[in-house]
Amino acid sequence: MNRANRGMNLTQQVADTLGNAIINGKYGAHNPVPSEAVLCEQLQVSRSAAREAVKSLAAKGLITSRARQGIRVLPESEWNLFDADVLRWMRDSNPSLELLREFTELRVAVEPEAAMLAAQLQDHEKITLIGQALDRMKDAETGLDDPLESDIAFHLSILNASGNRFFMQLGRIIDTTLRVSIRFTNRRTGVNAGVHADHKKIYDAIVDRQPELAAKQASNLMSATLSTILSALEENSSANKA
Amino acid sequence: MNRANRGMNLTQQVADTLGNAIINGKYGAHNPVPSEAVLCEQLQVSRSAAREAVKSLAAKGLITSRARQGIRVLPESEWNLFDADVLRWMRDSNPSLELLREFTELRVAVEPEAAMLAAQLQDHEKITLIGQALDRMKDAETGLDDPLESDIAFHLSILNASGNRFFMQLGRIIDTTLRVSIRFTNRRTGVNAGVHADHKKIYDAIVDRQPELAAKQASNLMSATLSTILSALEENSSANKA
DNA sequence: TATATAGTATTTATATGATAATATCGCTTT
DNA sequence: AAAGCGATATTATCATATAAATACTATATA
Repeated sequence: MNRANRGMNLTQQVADTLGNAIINGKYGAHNPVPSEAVLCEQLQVSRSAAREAVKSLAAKGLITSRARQGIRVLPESEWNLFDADVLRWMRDSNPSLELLREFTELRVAVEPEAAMLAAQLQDHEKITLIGQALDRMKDAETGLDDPLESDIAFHLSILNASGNRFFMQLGRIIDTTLRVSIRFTNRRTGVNAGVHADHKKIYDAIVDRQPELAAKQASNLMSATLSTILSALEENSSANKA
Repeated sequence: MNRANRGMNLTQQVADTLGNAIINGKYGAHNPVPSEAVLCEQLQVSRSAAREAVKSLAAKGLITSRARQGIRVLPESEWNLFDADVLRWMRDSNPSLELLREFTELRVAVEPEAAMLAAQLQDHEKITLIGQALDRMKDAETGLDDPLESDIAFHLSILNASGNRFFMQLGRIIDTTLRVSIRFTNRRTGVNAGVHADHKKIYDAIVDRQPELAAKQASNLMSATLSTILSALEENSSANKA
């Protein structure tokens, strides 16, 4: 089962194993998932554990499980991309630029709106947290803090300051994927002083109660990120043609 | 258990019953959810059914379930608003304008971006579907089609034409909530000829390959919707003060 | 009195076996 | 060839038992 076993209970371990296998394409239309009974034998767990794992994956949209039909892998369009596990499995097993692009398109839409709402709402407590994340980014420039974690903290703090529950929840998913995205973007463009400065523009606009400007600054930042990804995709496709 | 029983299996019925009860506030910090054993008795189901329902609700972020601790209701901030069930329960039990506002803020962010991508991608098959939904909206003006369903179909078809998997998946959630939102907005502003015309502007921009314009038109439409909700919220709060 | 420690009880986690419901397949009948 | 029917495999549900985790309690110790 290749269990990582880090605090996960048996059901979660089984779900993790199966989920990874499905997303890797080990099971699919032509290679159906074995029946519950067979799964128990293969993974050496009880039916309870196997069943609960199967239910879990069904809830995530990966499979259906019906009597006499067995366990069927659903088409990828049914997979719930807003589930942190699904996203993590996809991220790890199939780290495609394509998924990263689509994800960034979502951020292009969401983050400027969140910055705008934060500037309108003026929740000082939460705006303070944005400032603290920004300070961490500055420290990261001189190696005093982690550039990845501080960058993530900044973006999440803006979503949290929006006061919008949907945006806040997107934060969790964004967290999962940012850990790949930022690493990728920084590798391509280099971590330089500009990063902190660009983020500061957003923070300043929020503090100055300028919603439109905050949205604009966030939009600029996200567009730049998207451009980086798009040009990488261009390179890949031209490389494939050659 | 008050089971609707419409095609749902036992586990789903239990989850539905419990989910509704939790969101209605029947269980909470001071009224913890009974232990699995008690739930079995109360709902007259086996331990398996109760357990799988509990697992399901835990996956949705409503509860945690740990040994000796029992089943605890999590704070509302943990509830997964991107789960169709959770959203439906909240919508039905607590149809607050506040939630509708936050949801519309999400749409304000997402739908213009989706329209822009649709105009860029030019997937003719999917753009045709937008046109068909628009035709249905026109029919709805003369009573030949359902205004609610056609309106929903239009917005979903744009998300689908974006080619972005995250936007497409948001469609499902939007579907759930639009069934309240559109009814509310139409009740306030009246269903008039302007509705079809405003939607057509988006469609035309997509067909004409004008991404910026498509985004702008979608933004106008969504902003108007949000304004309607915001003014209703104003009225409520001033009515409460009086 | 305060704090640490071991023990106890409660609850979920996992395992096992049995029965019910149901979708699929093949056979029969018309 | 189509429709109906029964056999069969598989999940759904139930029932029960044991293990593991953990909050609470009582006791001992400083």
